[in-house]
Amino acid sequence: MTNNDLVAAIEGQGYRLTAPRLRVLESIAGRDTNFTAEEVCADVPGVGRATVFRTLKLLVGRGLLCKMILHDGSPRYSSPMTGHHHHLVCVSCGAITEFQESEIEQLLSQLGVSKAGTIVGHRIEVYVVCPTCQVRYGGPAKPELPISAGASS
Amino acid sequence: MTNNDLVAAIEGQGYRLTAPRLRVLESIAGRDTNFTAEEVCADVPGVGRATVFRTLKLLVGRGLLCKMILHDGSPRYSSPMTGHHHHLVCVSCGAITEFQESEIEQLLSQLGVSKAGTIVGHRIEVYVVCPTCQVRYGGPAKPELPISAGASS
DNA sequence: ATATTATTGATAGTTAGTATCAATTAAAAT
DNA sequence: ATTTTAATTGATACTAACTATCAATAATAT
Repeated sequence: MTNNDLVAAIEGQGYRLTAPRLRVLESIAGRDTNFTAEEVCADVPGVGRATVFRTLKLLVGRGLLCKMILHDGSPRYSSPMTGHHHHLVCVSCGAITEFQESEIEQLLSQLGVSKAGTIVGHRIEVYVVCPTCQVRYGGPAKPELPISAGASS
Repeated sequence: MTNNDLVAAIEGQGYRLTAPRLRVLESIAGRDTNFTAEEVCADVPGVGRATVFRTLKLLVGRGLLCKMILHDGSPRYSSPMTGHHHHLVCVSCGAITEFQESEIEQLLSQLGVSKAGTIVGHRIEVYVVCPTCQVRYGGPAKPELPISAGASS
């Protein structure tokens, strides 16, 4: 997602391409790993915090930015490479791999029909120790209390 | 999940069954909808906030309590009815339906093997408008900007 | 009974935002 | 080009959901 892509997506959608927004777009364009809102704030001195958060929210709403939730519950943003997708997030280094899995979507829509009405959204994050980190720390990680254990979501 | 179940799960695990913990356990036992940490705090006057949060975290870690994230990003707790499961959360009334979907687990583990190392956890929430709310608001909800749209997770 | 260790609660701090609102600025209308 | 209109901004204050610190207390082991 380049700066131009972002600019193009804002323009002509009823949104004004203002200087502060442009600063934010420039800051996030070209970031390759996940990042926090604070990092963006620090990168655009002079632009108000509220504007940064508003712009991030705008981009997320437009599908131009992903907001995900790490294993520990903290939020991160990342620029999407592909269309609708989910994330594999390395809990060690934070590296993100995107994946599509149409089968999951199909399973979910079956669920909605059979059980609980109309699906309006979903959230899927998969937490991993990536191959690089496995090597670094000697062998595969042994999860002690994985989110998938017990009864948690 | 009754109070006794919770007590039993704490006892004999190296954890002390103290009076403040018991107050928290009593407060969450028997709750039928999802709830916030603040609601528990309000329900156990005299018990410190930190202790409430610590106890909730302890229970989540032990798999005795679910912590999930609503469509808008805010956290909620719920007492699990079943073992490992995921949630269908009504974005209108907050009602929670649990579901198991072993196929999803299988798909995810295939993913891990093929792409990104060892899966240490995952988070899956499905947001719905439940049948009751569909009736209440006249027909199925039309999502304007569903989380599943665009590129968000 | 004493020692050890876990636990508590008060307090302060953190993170990730949102609400308010007067001032500004962009875009549209004239 | 100027005015009007409406979106946007940023300062400030506020909120939610926690976490860190640490002296005091309580539970368990010896």
